[in-house]
Amino acid sequence: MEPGRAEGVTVSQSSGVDRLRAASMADVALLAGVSSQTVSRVSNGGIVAEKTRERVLAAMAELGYRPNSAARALKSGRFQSVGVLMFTLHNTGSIRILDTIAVEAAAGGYSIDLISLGDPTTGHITEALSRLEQEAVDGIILILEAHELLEHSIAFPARVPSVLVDSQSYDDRISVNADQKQGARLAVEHLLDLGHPTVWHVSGPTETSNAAAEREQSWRDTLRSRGLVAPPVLGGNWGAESGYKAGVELAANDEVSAVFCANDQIALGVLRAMHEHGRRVPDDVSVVGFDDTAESSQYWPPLTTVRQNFKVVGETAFALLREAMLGEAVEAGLRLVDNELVVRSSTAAYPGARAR
Amino acid sequence: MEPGRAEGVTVSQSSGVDRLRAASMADVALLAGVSSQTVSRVSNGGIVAEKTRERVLAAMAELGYRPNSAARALKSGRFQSVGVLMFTLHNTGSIRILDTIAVEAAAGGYSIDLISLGDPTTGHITEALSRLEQEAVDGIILILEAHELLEHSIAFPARVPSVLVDSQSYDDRISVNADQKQGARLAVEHLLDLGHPTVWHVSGPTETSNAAAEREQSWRDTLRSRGLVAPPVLGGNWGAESGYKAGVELAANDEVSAVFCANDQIALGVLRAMHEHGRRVPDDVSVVGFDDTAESSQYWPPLTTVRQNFKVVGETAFALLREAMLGEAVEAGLRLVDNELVVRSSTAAYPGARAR
DNA sequence: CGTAAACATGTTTACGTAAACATCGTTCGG
DNA sequence: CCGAACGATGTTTACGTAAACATGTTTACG
Repeated sequence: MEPGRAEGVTVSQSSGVDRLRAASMADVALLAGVSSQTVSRVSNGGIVAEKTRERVLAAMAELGYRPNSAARALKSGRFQSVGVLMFTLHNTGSIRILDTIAVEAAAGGYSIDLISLGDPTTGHITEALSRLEQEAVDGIILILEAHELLEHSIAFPARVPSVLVDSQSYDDRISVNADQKQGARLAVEHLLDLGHPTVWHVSGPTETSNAAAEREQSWRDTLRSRGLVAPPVLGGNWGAESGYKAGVELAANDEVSAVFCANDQIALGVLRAMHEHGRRVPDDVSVVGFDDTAESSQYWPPLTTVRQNFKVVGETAFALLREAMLGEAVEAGLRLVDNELVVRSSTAAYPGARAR
Repeated sequence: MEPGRAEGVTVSQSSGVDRLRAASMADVALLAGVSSQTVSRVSNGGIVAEKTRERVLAAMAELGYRPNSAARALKSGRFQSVGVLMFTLHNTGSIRILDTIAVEAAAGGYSIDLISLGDPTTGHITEALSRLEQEAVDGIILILEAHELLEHSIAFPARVPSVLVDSQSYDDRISVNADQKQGARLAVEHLLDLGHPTVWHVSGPTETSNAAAEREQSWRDTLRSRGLVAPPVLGGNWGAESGYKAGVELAANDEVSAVFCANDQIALGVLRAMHEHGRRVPDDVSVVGFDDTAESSQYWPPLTTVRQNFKVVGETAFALLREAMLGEAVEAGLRLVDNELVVRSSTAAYPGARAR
C-alpha cells in the first residue's frame, strides 16, 4: 500500500500494520497547513479567505475527503435523514408516494431511511418506530395507507416529529391523504349521470383499510343522496383475483349495469369476468376503477378510473414534515387532496331494457 | 415542562430555559449509580452482575434511553446501514427486489438508505454514490435494472463494498440478476413447441436496458437454433402503451401467430390491440409476457409469462453484500438466477392454415 | 493618525459511545 | 493459606466535527 495516495491516509498502528482510513478534517488541515476549524469553515461555507479556501479545497480533493456524517450528526444533533415507514411495497399508491418523497427529500438534502413491515400489527409498528427513533432520523413519515387496526395505540416517538399518510384523521396528528370520499363520489356520480339505475360496488378490505371503508361509505352515501339504496357489496382485498371472483357473480346478474371497483386491480379482475361471461364492456356493463395505475389505460377496454394525485400527497407530506423538523408549529389534522376522474372507454350510457 | 419525567432529562442552559434532551448513557449511569461504561456494557451485552444489570435496565426504562446511533457509528466506524440506489420506482422488478432487500436488511439489523434517481445519467449516478459514501452506509446495492449507459464509467466508492443488480456482468464487480437469456429462451421455446412457425417480438428499450437487449438477443438466438430467422422487431420502451402500438401493427399482419413480449405491461398493450382488431387470443394469436406481475394472472386472457424470481435475486444480493461488509473476500462476477415459465391461457397450439 | 469594527484564522471544548487499561475483591488450586 | 486467575466495575481516552471563544491582522472613518 502506497503512502500518500489519493484515496485516504495511511495510519501506523501498534501492530506495525498500515491501514487505510478515510481522511478526516485533521488530515486535510495538515496537508493544507491550516487548522481543522478552517477546514470545517470551508466545508460549511463559512468565512474563509479565497486563497485559503482554494488551498483547502485542493487538499480535500487530493485526499478524497468526505465529511463524516456520524460525527456531524453527533455534534449537531441533526441527521439530515427522514424515516419512512411503510407496510408492504406491493401497493401502487404507497410506492408512488414513496417515490415523490424520495425526490423531495433528496432535493432538500435529506436522505431516506426506509422500513417496510411485512406484518402490520400494532406491536410491529411501535417496534419499528422505536427502531427509527434510535436510528438516525429527524422526522418520520408513516404511510399507513390502508391499515386501520392501530389508531391511537401506536406509541409515537416523542422527540421526533411525524406525519401520517392515511385516510383517517387522528385529530392530534399531522396527516395527509387523497380524499377517498370525494373520489368515490366522482366515480358513482359519473355512472349515475350516464343513466344507470344504480351502481354496484366491489370493495377493498374494509376491515383493515380506511381507504376501502371510505370508498364504500361514500358509494353508499352518494347513492342515498340520489334516493337509491345500495345493492349488496362484494369484494375482499385489493387483489385482481378478488375482483375476478366478485366479477363472476356480477356477470351472472343481468341487473348489473354499472360497477364501481375499489381499485384498478379489482376492476381488471371484474373486466376479465365480464369477458368470460360474454358481457360486453361498456355496452352491457360499465366499470370504473380507482387509482389510475400506469396500466389501466391499456386494459381492455381502457379503464375509466379515479386518478389519485399521489404526487401532491407526497409533496404535502414532506413539506409538512420539513416544517415540523425545523421546529415550526404545524397544526394537527388531516389535509385532503382532491382526485380527478379520468374517463376512458369502460363506461357508457345505460343500455336500458334493450340489452336484456 | 416537568423535570424528571419519564421521557428525557431536563437541562439547564445559560439562557435559563429548560430544554428536553434525549437521555444519554451518563444520565442512565447517574440514575443507576454506576459508571457510564457499565451502562455501555449492559447495552451491548457485556459482562455485568445480574443485580447491576437490572438496576441499569430499570434506569434505562425510566429515562426512555435509546443509544445514540451517531455516537455509536462515530466510535465504531460502522453504521448498520445499507444504501440502495435505484432509478425510478416505477419498475415492478426493482420494487420487488427493494422489498426483499428491505426485509433482509431489517432481519440482519441494518437499515436502508434509499436513493432514487429520476434521471439516470452517469453523472447523477456518480454524484449519488458519492452522496451515499458521505452518508452513513456500510455497503451499497445498485439496482441498475435496465440501464446500460454507464458501464465502467461509474466512480464506485473505494471504501464501501457494493453489489450490482444488473444483467450485465462487470467482471470486476459483484453482481446478481435473473437470467434474462434463459427466461427469454423459455418463452420462445414454449411458443415454438406449440407448433408456431415463428415467434415475433416486442422489445423493451434495448438502447438503455441490458435486460431488454438480452431478451431480444436470446429470442433471436433461440429462433436461430431452430433454424429460423427472426422477423422484424417492434417496440420501444417498457410501457403498456408501446406494447399497444406494436400490437396494432402485429394485429394487422395475418402471418403473426405468436408474440413474445419483453414484459407483462407490453403484453397487456398487445392484448388490447388484438382485441380491438378482433384477433382472438389465444385462438388466433398466442402471447407471452415477462415478469409475472401481480395482475398478469387476471389479464384477459390470463397471461402466460416468465416469472422472475425477484426474491432470490434480492436475497442473494443482500447476502453477498453482507459478506463483503464483514470483510470477507467476495468473488467478482455475475450470479444468475433462473426463471420459470408460467403457462396460463394466452398461449395455444398453432391454428395452422385453418385460421386464415 | 488612532481606534474601533470587520475580517481571517487558531484553540478549546463537548457531543455520546466503547475500546483499552486500571483497580479491587473473590475464588480456587496447589 | 498464599498467589494467581478471574469477575465486576471504574477511569481515561479517542472517534470527527463544529460551536464558542480567543487572537491577530487588516480596513475604515472621524
